[in-house]
Amino acid sequence: MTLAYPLTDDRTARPASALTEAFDRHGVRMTFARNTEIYAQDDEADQLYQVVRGVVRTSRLTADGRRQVGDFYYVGDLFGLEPGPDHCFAAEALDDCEVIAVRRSTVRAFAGDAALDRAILEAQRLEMERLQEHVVMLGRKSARERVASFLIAIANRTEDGPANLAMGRQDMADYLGLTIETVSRMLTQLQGDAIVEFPSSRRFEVRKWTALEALAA
Amino acid sequence: MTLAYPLTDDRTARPASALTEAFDRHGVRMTFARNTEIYAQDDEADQLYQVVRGVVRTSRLTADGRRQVGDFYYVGDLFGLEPGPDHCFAAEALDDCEVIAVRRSTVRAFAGDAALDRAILEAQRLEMERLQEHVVMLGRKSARERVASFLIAIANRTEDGPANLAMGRQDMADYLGLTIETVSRMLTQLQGDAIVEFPSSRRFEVRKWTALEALAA
DNA sequence: CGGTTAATTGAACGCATTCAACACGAGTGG
DNA sequence: CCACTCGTGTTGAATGCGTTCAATTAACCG
Repeated sequence: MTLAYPLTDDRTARPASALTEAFDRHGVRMTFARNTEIYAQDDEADQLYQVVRGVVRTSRLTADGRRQVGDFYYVGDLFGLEPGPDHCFAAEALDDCEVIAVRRSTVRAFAGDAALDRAILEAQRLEMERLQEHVVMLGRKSARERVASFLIAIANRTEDGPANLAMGRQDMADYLGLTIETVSRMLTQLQGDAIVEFPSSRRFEVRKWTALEALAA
Repeated sequence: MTLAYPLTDDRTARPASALTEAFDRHGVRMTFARNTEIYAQDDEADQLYQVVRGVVRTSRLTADGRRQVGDFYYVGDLFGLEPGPDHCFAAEALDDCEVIAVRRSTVRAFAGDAALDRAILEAQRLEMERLQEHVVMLGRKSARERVASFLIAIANRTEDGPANLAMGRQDMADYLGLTIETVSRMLTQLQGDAIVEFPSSRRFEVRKWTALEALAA
């Protein structure tokens, strides 16, 4: 299977690298094809993961089929850390991707590995902050504000040059609590106002940062 | 100042009591009047709290004045634990209430106090689960579903007999990402269908559990 | 009793959804 | 090279859910 949309892997060699070493020391590398499941909703949460290549998304399905995307995890990010005994959200490979999995018991056993400890704490912090931000967005922001906020968040993860949203419109919509049509319309508007530019449907560049930030509320 | 809506304090003497002892051992008791601030948004997060009496709400204000309520904390609950250096949400007393505050440094120093450790871990788990649940609700549920879910959650915290939502409609609305009018309408509907009963505007009893759970989606 | 705040109800509006049609790109095979 | 298909994204028109604005009722407190 070939990658439809190659990732900008220029983020690979960041502070993540030191952490990756720590993970490699205690964990095992695994690869997942596009749209395959890394762990399921209600699976036992006994592993912790770091993304080495590709992008991972967490999501949850309600009984009647509605989907809410929890978050997206890029190269270097840690995911799968839920304090509970099992996962509330499933994790799926958005691209073909590679991750390192570490057992929780291993993490506990090697407690004291300073790099690992710090990273996990930091990841936990990030996780909660993003959840809180997500709540505010879904609870109190308009469609335009949500899309603007999302583009800013994605662009900030990218060094510079055109940013790459690795996901399709459906994933964006399910993250933002909107429909694909609404997302598409908002993107068209932002392009019409020359605030962002989309050379292709998944690549974009911010043209007017202050305007975009103003719209994000 | 008198309590407008006396709380059902029959929850005080639950598993919380053992934990309260642990908290008392290391912390200090404080009281807050209705609608006063316990800590502010962006305050340094150096303390951890347990509710002893009353109800606490966390909330966040956006630049243009929109408010999102994070959660409500009842007797026995722990709040204020955010992994980051400072708080993203403010905490306010909903009622006149009493809390025990423990410094983070104290928590670390006494690490090993099994009761405390377990309680904090458990609180962290609950916190994250509720955040995730909140995200799903705000992202993918209708107004009726949100209100139904909320009533279920509140009723489940109450032993039995009529449950007490200690907060007003505005607080509910800001938690559910709705307006007070919509909340009011949904409540009227639920009463019309004889699914819940409101003897007073803040006291209610569930009459048809299965129907209510079906509506919560 | 009034006076004040909270909650409910009604009517009109608007934002996002729904349903449907169309456009675009990539891959396939004639 | 073109026709065809399939998946994905965009656009349009109509509907509807929740909001907004405004008025009324209820609850609490002096």
